[in-house]
Amino acid sequence: MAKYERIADDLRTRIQAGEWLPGERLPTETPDLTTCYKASLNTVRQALGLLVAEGLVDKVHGRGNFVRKPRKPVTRTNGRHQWEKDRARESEGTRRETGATEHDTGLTVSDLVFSADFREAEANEDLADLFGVPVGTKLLERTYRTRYREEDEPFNVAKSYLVYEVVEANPALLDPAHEPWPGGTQNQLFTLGIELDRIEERVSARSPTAEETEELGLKAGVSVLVLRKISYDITGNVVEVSEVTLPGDRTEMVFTTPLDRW
Amino acid sequence: MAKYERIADDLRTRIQAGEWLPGERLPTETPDLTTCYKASLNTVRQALGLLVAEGLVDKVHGRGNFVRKPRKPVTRTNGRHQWEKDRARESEGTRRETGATEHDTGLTVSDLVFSADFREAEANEDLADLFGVPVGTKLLERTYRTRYREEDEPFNVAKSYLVYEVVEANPALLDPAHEPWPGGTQNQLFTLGIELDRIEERVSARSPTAEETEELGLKAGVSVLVLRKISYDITGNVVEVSEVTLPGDRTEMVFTTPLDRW
DNA sequence: GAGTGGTCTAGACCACTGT
DNA sequence: CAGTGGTCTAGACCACTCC
Repeated sequence: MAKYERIADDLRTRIQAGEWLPGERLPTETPDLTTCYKASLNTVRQALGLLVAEGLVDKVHGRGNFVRKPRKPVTRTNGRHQWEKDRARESEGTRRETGATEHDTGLTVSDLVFSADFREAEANEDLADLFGVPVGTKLLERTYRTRYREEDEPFNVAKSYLVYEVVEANPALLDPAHEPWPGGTQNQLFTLGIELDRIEERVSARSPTAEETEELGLKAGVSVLVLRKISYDITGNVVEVSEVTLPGDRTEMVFTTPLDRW
Repeated sequence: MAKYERIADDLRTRIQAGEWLPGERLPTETPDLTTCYKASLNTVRQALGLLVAEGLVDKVHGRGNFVRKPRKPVTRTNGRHQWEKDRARESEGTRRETGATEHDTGLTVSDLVFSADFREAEANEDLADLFGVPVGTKLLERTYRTRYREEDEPFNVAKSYLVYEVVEANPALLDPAHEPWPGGTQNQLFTLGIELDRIEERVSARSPTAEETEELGLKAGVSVLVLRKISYDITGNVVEVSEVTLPGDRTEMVFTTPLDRW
């Protein structure tokens, strides 16, 4: 076993033993760790790199290496879709009480901070194909960020696409000031006379881009879950495409598949 | 921008321009790349590390750095569960034709290579809680590996847990020589008089452990999708718990949620 | 300005792969 | 055995944070 692996093992054991508590600073790379382990800086940094990849340590330039605080896990279920559909035709008062994220997480509206950003976009080949429209068709692109009130970074960045011509039938939907919209997207679609038949979610994982690393407050080596949600209306058309990026180390998605009885 | 980032950018551009084709070897770290970029070994290796994390380059000790061949993507849908349930009561001939993975991927049985490994295990706290049995209860632990015939490494490693006392009612189920079992787990459960009501799948992502890196043929920096599948029978009991590890960079999971009509 | 991590160098030796 | 990547060292200088 390489020296840097032994150093990492030792630090891991000591962290888990509570020698340094979450949020506390580890000994400095130079001179503390290099002398303590009789290793050169490169070797110490290689060891720390393993711990960062495992999510055990946060490196902060100019300040130090810190034992990572466990971040609140975030759950997302596919039960939210039926729940949101049932709610879409309720009164505004009922719809305003709570949203799908709160339904999933068991939190209340005031625990979460939400921001929305709207712009017009043109359909690329991929989106045009899904929506069944020509490339270049005007779309409404909506970007949503959600974070816990007491944390700095969002745990969720979502981009949602709708065909502009369809949405503009209800001008209120074009104004981000109306977000968060009580009842969510399914109520918004309801105001356009659209009923959803099914939702398809495609999930994969990868290393984050530099942008995502910054935006989600991720650390090097942490992966992101990428979820593409495609909503089909009852005529079989795609009416919304949504791309959600979630930090892999704190997100758990739950999908329940009911089975027909024999 | 750091020097190692500039080197990585240059190499990335040249790879994407086709200067080296998939499977070809890049110039050696020493002396080629160090002299070509007038950089030290550490810096060149830092640059290559980025490309490895992006899945663009494979490092092979003693042989060289290679442009990575695109691996076949693997799709997994939740439609497989109902499909498998429908099939569970078919004749053995029908069941033998094809399995759930083939159903998902559109491949035939001969495209895939499959191995199974059985052992007895004791329920830890986590599994005991799910199954509703005491900690230490004897379980059957089955490990499955699936790979494409033309590739070396599996794209899927699954551990499945069943309560031993339940399974031993059909001794054929205890013998790995009978794997792959025609009709899969749902047919195996059918032979025990068990019908499934629903399947819950929990998905998260993380960096692979050293073991997983080796077993799945992953490269440093590639993340894994971790899927825990929990099968409930029609009385509400958990009858199987399965933990599947999938390479994040080549797996796409598709979950379709049907919605009730208004 | 002091303290800390980030990048970089030049060179040594080890471990693995193929001939 | 030659070629290649993997690990490690000792030391330099830069960039960021906080006082």
